[in-house]
Amino acid sequence: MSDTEFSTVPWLSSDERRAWLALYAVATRLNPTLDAELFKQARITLFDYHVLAMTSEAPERALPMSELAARSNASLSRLSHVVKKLEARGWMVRTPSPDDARVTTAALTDEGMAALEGLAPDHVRSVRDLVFDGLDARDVSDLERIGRRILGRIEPGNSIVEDNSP
Amino acid sequence: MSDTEFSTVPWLSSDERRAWLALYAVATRLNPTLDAELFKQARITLFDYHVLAMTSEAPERALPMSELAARSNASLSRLSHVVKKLEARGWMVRTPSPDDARVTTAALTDEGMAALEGLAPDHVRSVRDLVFDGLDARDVSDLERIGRRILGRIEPGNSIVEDNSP
DNA sequence: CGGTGTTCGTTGAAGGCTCAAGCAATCATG
DNA sequence: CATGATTGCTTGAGCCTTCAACGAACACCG
Repeated sequence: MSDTEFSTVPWLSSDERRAWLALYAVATRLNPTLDAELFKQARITLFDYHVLAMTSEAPERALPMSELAARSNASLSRLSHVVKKLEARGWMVRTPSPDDARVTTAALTDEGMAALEGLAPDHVRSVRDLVFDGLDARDVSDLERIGRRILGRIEPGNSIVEDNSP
Repeated sequence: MSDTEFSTVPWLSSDERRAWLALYAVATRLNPTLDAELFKQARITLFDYHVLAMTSEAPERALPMSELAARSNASLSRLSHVVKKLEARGWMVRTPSPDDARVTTAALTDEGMAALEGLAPDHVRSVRDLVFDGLDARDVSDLERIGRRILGRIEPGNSIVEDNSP
């Protein structure tokens, strides 16, 4: 592969290529690795966990499906399937919103909250093991900066990109 | 969530938490986004593409399945299914190795190489759009450094972690 | 040799995810 | 109000991935 422009294609430079291979590897391996840990523990997916976590942090532990989808980095379709599963498990409930009959509010049950609290310590430990134990303070701030920049290009207007809350 | 230790759980600090949310979002959205582009173009997956690309860069355009799996960030099982599919499409061939009868060598066909060359420009452009157009030179080197550090924890002993070739 | 364990790769079933389609409620317009 | 467009969400079909089980070839060792 060339280091410079190649015919009409703006090819990747060697620096970019190395960075891309590293990013692709992380993007491909990180979630499945965390997935496997959670699945062994509780037959739950990393995505499931994240849905529960996002819901738990919302006021009333409830959110409209659309909002929850945005916070969970998921399509509405994917979320719908997953919440149905979590509802069958007794961890969430869906109720039609009184304000707008199109809106479904997804809420965490007490059982769901308890399950999340039971899972959290080990999950946080996994995240620490896989990510933060290898990084110093500068890495962490660089990671946030770069992550947000990439996110801004993947999905312009995503809340996480602008959000600066602690 | 607390900023400090919480009972026996080493919780994430607020800096770490923001970095984690950004990383998780990227890890969750990047591949599917690139996936969708490639799928529209050629009914092919990002993973398929990467398998073809890794093979194309090997001497003789051929690699043992195990080695290809490592370079593709995949389980042998996943690779096996995918190569079977690519073989059905005429883009790859599998042949038993003469040296070791356990080993299967996966090779790119001429059609596969041609397909890859046809796909590459648009794919590289997508990667550039989503990732590198938002980053400056410092970001790129930071990204590589951090990516490798995380990879080193996900899979100790991975070649990409130590590799320093251009 | 013969046994034991390891490596390489494949397979089928189970479940996850995406896409396209669809329905119902609401909004916007005239 | 009608009518058409948009929003919010759900569903089912089909592909992809994982997991567990397996078989075959090699390596080690007494």
